[in-house]
Amino acid sequence: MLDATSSYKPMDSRIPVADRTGHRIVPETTRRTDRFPGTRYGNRPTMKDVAARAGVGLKTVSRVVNGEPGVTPETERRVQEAIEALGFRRNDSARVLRKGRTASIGLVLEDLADPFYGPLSRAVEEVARAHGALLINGSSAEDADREQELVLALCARRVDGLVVIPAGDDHRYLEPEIKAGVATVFVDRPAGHIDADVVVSDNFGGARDGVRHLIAHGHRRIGFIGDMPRIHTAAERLRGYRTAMEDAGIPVADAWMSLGVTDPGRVRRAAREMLSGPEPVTAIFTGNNRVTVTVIRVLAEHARPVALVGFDDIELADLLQPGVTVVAQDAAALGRTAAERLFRQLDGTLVAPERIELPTRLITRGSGELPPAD
Amino acid sequence: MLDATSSYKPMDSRIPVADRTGHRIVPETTRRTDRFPGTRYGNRPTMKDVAARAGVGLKTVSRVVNGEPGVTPETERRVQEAIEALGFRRNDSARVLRKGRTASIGLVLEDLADPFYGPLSRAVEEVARAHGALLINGSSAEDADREQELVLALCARRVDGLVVIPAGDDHRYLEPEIKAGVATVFVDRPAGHIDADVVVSDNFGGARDGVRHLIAHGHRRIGFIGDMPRIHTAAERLRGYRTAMEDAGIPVADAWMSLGVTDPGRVRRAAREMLSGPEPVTAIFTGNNRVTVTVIRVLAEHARPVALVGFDDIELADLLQPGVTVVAQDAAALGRTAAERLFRQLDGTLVAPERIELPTRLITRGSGELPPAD
DNA sequence: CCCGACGCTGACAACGTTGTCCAGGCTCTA
DNA sequence: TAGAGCCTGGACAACGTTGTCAGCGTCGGG
Repeated sequence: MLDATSSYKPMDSRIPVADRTGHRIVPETTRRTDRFPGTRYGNRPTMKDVAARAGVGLKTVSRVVNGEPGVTPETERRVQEAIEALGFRRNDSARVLRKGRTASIGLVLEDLADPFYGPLSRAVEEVARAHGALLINGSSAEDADREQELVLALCARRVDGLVVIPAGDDHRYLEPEIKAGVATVFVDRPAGHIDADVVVSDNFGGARDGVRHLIAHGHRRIGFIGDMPRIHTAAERLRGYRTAMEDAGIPVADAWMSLGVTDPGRVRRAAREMLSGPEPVTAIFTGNNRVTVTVIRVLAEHARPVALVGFDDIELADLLQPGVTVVAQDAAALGRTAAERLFRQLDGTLVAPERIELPTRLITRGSGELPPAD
Repeated sequence: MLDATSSYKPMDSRIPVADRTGHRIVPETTRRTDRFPGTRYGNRPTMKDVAARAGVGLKTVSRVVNGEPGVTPETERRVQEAIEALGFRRNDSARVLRKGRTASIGLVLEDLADPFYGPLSRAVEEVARAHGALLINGSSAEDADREQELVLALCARRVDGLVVIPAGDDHRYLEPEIKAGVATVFVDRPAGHIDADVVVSDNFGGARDGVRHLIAHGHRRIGFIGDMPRIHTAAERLRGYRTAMEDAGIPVADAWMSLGVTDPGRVRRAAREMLSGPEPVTAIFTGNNRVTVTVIRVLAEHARPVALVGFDDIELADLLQPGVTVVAQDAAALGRTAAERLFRQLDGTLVAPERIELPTRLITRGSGELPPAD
């Protein structure tokens, strides 16, 4: 058999990120496999084919397809017939090329599988749908290069707008795009070195209130386990923790704070360390949903009861013993607000970039109200 | 100010679904708002601009942008410089038009916010990324028309392939697309009236085993709460339940089965009814994660202990009292398998459509092992 | 009966990119 | 030094669609 392994050969839409400007476009390997030039996979019928079959002009088909006025019912019928017979479907690429708008927006987030981002992207999709746009999304996996790669690939697709949950902290690479008219809104975390719309939760205030809640219930040795401080939300929540402690006149021991990647292994170790030693913490404030879940597991096997307040709500939190007290942010509202702002940018009804902060809500369920046990 | 409310005017990519063939394309309202014909939002630089600025030919720019050989380092430098100076970004629409492949695949699922679909779409995205393709996705909200609308919009975008979690049960509308070369894989549920690749979990076997587990622990009055039986997975799981009961020689009372939408209200009522009356169930098998969560809430306020086995794993299930026994399916594996098959279709290494069934796994945690309490 | 208006249709260019093909200049060898 | 061959660069058409504009027929009014 000759050349049986013809392989999927997409146009390489990935733009390798090499230099700081983000404009280096040369792939490392040169592809010489284009063996079948011009051989498109299926030969789809075009408007020309439809026109020929219906015995009308090209433009008339276009008019029918787009519901433009000025076509006799009889002619329209013939065209519709031809369309159905041939299985014609308009090629939006050509359309976009001609019209300039793609009716699609891009969403770049950290991880589609994270329960926090599900409702968020759902909300973005709803708004997009209401505006007749499709949603293209990608996960950055918390990697700045990958974020840039994705964003630029989306720009190459000429999405009308972008909703970005930043992984990196420098978004100057987006300047030419924004100047070129790509609407852009950052969510959950602010953009870096660039003036753009931002929609975030009140991470600082939420964390502060959560820690205050623990202090109000008599705790003084309170631990904090959070994400890497280079992530803005993590830094803000840490600041909230510190502020609450300071306000209460409680000096914070280094051993009470643990910042880093939030994989279960590290978090588990961090929690155990805080809970042992000469001055164990009597309460823990956790910096996000993943951390909270892991810490709950650690506490479940811990002898003494330990108070817990977590940032982000988690499902079934109310059914655990004790119920988990959390600082909840409204993921759907974040997504909705961002997307609506995006479309207002596209409307032209928006002028100056703005920073919108959504409030958080303390939900008490028991774990945060445990008294200190020493 | 004149005409301040210029509005976002995407090309209307939605294809209204009106007749059964799915080819009716005329929108109901005719749009006459195209006030600024040809006014594209930002005037992005094109290869022509780059070429002019660099003092080279058009094709030379194309070569540089695509890393094709045959350009002097010096020339390449000049071109790169022009690219950066102008903020040029290749227009993929034009590229697609020329090349025929879009390097993007579509994913149509039910609800992005459902924790079951997060890992699934994440897995699809990973595979797509590995093949250099982007992921476009949309939620059908369990509505057949909306599914069709989405799928056809994606086809108009000329996605290379489709991963579909069917909401409807008739997919003949996809025939012309598939014939035209759009790779297609159905996941989680089989396609209707069409011969295509399908990747599903062993819903029947999983449910049967889960119910058997309850029977093995002494239960005879076992309730089943599931989704609408027109959803294939729901029907299969119900069949598993029935088979297990039959095999054990237990006659099933109608009052023990409740099928319908899985909103908390209905499920709560259904559970309460089963638990009251003259012959209350001593165990419940729940048909999916949403149902399980709701039933857990009901059982938490119920006097007698009731055994529970749920389809789909849920987070923190191990930390509840008692831990929740579940029949787990591997959402990520479903997505990965489907996506890989999709790209093998695109490779051409795949010939006949196939049905792949992934096993489920019974995870015992306590709730399924409670003895019947009467 | 003629003329203008209007409704319907189609020819054509343009959108930005890539594949083909050819020209010109260079190097290398005989 | 001439010819062959290679390397580099550019002109041009094509992808499928939509906007523009002009042509044709019909209809009503003067």
